[in-house]
Amino acid sequence: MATIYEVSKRAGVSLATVSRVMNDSGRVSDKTRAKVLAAMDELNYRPNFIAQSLATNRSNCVGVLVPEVSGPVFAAMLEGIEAELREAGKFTIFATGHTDPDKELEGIRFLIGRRCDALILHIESLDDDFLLSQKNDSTPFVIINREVEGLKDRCFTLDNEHGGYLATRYLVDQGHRDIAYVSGPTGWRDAEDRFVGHKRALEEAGIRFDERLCYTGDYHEEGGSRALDALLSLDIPFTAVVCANDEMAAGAMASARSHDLVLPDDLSIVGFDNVPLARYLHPKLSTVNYPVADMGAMAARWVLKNVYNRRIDSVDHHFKPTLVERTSAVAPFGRSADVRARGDING
Amino acid sequence: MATIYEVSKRAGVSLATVSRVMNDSGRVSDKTRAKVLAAMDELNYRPNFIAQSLATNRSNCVGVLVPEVSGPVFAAMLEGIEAELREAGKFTIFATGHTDPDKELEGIRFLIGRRCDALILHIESLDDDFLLSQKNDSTPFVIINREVEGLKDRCFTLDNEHGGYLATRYLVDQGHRDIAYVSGPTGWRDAEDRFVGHKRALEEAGIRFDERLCYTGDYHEEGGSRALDALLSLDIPFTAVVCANDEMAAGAMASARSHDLVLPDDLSIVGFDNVPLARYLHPKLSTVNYPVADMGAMAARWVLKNVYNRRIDSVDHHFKPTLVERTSAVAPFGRSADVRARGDING
DNA sequence: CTGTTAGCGCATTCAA
DNA sequence: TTGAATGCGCTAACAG
Repeated sequence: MATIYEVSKRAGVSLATVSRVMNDSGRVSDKTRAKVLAAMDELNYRPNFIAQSLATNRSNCVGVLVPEVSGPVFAAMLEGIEAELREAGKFTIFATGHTDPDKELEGIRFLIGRRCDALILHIESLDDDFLLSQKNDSTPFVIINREVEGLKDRCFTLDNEHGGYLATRYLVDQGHRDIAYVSGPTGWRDAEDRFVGHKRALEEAGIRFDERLCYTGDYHEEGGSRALDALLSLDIPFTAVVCANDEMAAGAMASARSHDLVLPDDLSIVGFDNVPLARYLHPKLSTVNYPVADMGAMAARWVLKNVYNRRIDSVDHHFKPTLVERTSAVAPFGRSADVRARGDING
Repeated sequence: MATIYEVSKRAGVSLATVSRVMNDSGRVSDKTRAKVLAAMDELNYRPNFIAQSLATNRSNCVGVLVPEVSGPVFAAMLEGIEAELREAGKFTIFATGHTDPDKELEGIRFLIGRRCDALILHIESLDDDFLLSQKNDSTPFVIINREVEGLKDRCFTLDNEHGGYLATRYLVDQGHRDIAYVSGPTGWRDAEDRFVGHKRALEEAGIRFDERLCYTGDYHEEGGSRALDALLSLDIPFTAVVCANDEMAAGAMASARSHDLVLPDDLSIVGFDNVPLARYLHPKLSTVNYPVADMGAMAARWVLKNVYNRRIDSVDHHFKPTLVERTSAVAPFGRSADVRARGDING
């Protein structure tokens, strides 16, 4: 492959001039520019990114740490990030953390060792103190889905509390009063926030919160199934259930059917995340949208702006979930719904 | 960050010696090695991959081109590749081709420009001739999901014909004789192979192939829905349908229900790919497994062996699909199934 | 506007 | 077994 040296020789100019037209830095006369461009073209010259990186001390790579790639939310996040970065000529490399503190740490070290210019992190196990301790390290980073005190300008978060509120409020508006809840794992911030939102919606509607109707799940399908099995065995009547993510909602649906419930008439179900799967379920799952691809893209824009000094208008850090109405939730027992808030529930 | 120069100074040896202990190339006395190691440790030294790459003309990156990341099969493929590569200390960067020849080409150029040491390609639009023309180019590549004459040792393929055969054979074994087929897009090799397998199973069972019962889909949910609408409007009775991928099967299910069919009693459905979604559908989708993560990992091993000269025992190029039995296909009209082949259909 | 020069951090001859 | 010298391809002062 041709090098800058060969181009300069062919164009009859110096290395520096070739470099200048490549990066259009500094003034170059149109005539020499044309000569250089022609030489590049004839030689089919491609700049060597590696050499550029070494000379500028910039790898033009940004590292992304996700728990896993094959989960629907993280795949969407990755896609959002890659699209934004690639348009700017930057590269995305990723590593997986598998919700394990050691692996997350190793992944971060791996990415830093690779001389990433910046990191976009979706961590689940490492704690805030670790993040704070890295704050002044050489590699800048941003965080998706966690708000860390003292690092707020680097955090990109969803208002999970509001999302939890929306889900339950939606059921309340349809006339449900006995609403079960399947939460995410204990100790996960997003899970707890969603749960808090649920309770607020209940309280606002004057419904007494019944702890027995709450089950702690694992964010996986199996957890949703187990949850419904447990809830149903309680003999406490309920007409609806909100699941803290769509996968658990899918599991809950399967379990409900194995208990001979007819969906959605016997039981209304609302999920959270709005992953592609939600549309495929039967009935189609009403859920809360988690705009994770947008959030990934926004994190990428932060990097572009703050690390690569690109001119980016504005960067949003806080995202609002919205309710996506489909067919998995209806009025209880066929009663007509209280529709007072319909149409502006997301407002 | 400390450089090799600082390490050498601290250890009181030359640059070359430090380099030798890093790569353990060449002989170094235990005593000096210990000194160097100690110095590295004290300085918390990490080699600069960029500089190494420039010096060795190896980026230690392998590029992966996928149609998209957020689709379930490609996410799984990426995950399989990344795990294998990372264990070997190599990096994965990816680009998306979106089933568009221009974008695929641009993605490949992007990856090559990034000085990837090798490419793993899942292309859908570029043709064999293009691939052949790249054969002797500087960047070695392998191909997933396509067999190219003259490039066979670089191709990793699934026996799609056999998969199509398995799906239909499974229905035949259960007693179905009127079996519709929803294929992938015309011109896609995997789609056509799967279709050929379907016809072979029919022929083997002495069932006359009826072209009217075949619909050309698009591998998306909508295509599956449209397919079933069209098929049902024909007034030609059929008791089962095989869909050339799971997403179309999901669409078909939805459409069947909107026509008031009870699943699986009124209509048996079999899919293809075995994506995570298949388990969530109701009834749970019986399908043909496409071991795409394994195939990705195997492609990565080929790269490790042939590009990085790692000692890898063997590399398989051909993968066999297997049938995954769930609950979406049953004997027609409740008739008891012909189970003669049960238990060894995959054999 | 253009050319010269000196590194970026490391691997790798070649001598010693 | 070790060290000195050279170059990977490019950018970035500094001169001119």
